[in-house]
Order: sequence, then structure tokens, then C-alpha cells
Amino acid sequence: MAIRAFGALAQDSRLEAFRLLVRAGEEGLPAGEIARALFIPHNTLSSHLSILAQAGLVTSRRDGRSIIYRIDFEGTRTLLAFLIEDCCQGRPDICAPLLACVQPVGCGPANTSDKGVAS
Amino acid sequence: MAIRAFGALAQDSRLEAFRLLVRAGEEGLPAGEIARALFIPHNTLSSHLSILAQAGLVTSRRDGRSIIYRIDFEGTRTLLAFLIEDCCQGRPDICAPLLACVQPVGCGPANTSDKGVAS
DNA sequence: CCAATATGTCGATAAGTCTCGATATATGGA
DNA sequence: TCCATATATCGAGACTTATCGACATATTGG
Repeated sequence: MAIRAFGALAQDSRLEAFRLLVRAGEEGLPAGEIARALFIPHNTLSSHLSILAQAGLVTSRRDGRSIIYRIDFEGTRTLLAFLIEDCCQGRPDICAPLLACVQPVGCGPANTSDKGVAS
Repeated sequence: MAIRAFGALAQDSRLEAFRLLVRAGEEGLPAGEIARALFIPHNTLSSHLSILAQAGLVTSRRDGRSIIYRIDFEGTRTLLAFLIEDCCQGRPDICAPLLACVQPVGCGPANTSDKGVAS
């Protein structure tokens, strides 16, 4: 559900963990490494990660003693699609500028000229 | 800030109000009408709307006795851009399918064939 | 099997959010 | 000015979330 996903991202540590995992890509990262990177006690992070997982934004698999967390691109894409469909509902003209801004560069750090955007 | 926006959308009544305002478009809707549509007491809705406003997702203007709320497309687009840039960071291949899914139809309810997606 | 490592679960406290009645403010009309 | 309408703000109770210590579970190597 979208609400759960929004709620999962509406918290500093979780948003940071999510971004870290996005950058980590397909390989993912072990929980401990994320905890160290974000200076969060392992048990606190553990509950944050399970919230992200329940929201369908990350997945986990065990690898030896570690548990590797990885972005769930499918779920993330679902959330984006929900936002985009909601946002564009019936009015392509409005959403177009956004897509135009992202598309040309091929989804990368994009056209940084007109961005005061991310922070 | 993105966290505030995610938090604003992470609540049932607020997400519904937001979607309603998206559909209402440029004209917007008076607070009272939203309250009636969602069966929410006006004071409860009022605080929800101010949370959406603080998150930069809606704006308000007075019109006679009513206060008209309207989607802040700029802010909404900013949120989307944040998600897309985070999601695609360095890997266009991954985000492309999403955009492909939305673009062809021109941002509408899209290509419903391959979606078991939103829920 | 035991110890070490890596995570997860439980439980309590602190902090924050949701909801709604009561009250306050702003506008328009008589 | 007085009343009705439309919203906003305040404040309290109920509920939810965040954090972290203590303990539990799973894996590897000796």
C-alpha cells in the first residue's frame, strides 16, 4: 500500500538507509554496514529496515552471518507509478515537464541546471 | 523537505484529500467541500490541509468566505523528481521501464496491461 | 559443543500524531 | 452592527512511532 511506503520514507534514518541502498544497487549491503554508515545502533536500524521491507521498498537475503538488504526496484517503481498516475490523472500537460526533465539524460543525475530540487 | 512531504502523504485522509485536489486541478476546491467529500469534520481536515500545505504539496487562497486549496504542482513535481533521482542514481537501465510505462500514454492511467502493480 | 560475530525480537520509556469539542477569526449580507 | 457562514486554532485524550538496553536466534570456525 502506498501509505505504508510513504510512511516508511517519512523518517530520517529510513530515508538515508533507502538512499544508501539505492546507491548500493543490485548487490545490496549487509545490515551492519548500513548501521555503521548511518551511526545507528544495530537494533534500531533493524526495526527501520523491517519497516522498509514491509513497505515493499527493500528485500533481504541471508549471506552467511550477514543479512544483505537490497532495494526492491519493483516496489519502488510501483510507488513512483502511483505518484505519477495520481499526479497526472487526466492532465498529461502538467506531468510532462517532469518527465521531460528526467528522460533526456536517461534517468541520471539529470539536467542539473534548473534544479534547486533535491536536498 | 522530502521527509515532510512523505509524511504528509502517509496518512489516509491526507492522501485522499491530495488525490481529490489532483483531480480538481488548477481550480482547486474549498476546504468545506473536501471535508464533505471525505466525511471528515472540518476542523480535523483543516489540520490535515495545513500539513499538506507545509509540506509544499498544496497551496491555499481565500475566495470570499471560503478558502480554496489547490495542488502545488511545483512542489509535487519536486517530490517526484527527488524520488526519481534517488531511484535512478547512476542506473538509467532500472528507472527506464517506469518512464517507458508512463510516457507512451502521455501520463494517463497508462498501459494497464502489465500492471498488477499499484495496491 | 563453545565462543565469536551478525542480526532480530522484546519491552519500556519518550516523543510524536490523530481526532474532535470548544472557541476564535474572517467575510458577506441585512 | 449583528448574525450566519466558512475556516482556523487550541487543548486534551487516545493512539502510534522511535529509540535503545537486554536477551534471543542463526551462522561460522575451532
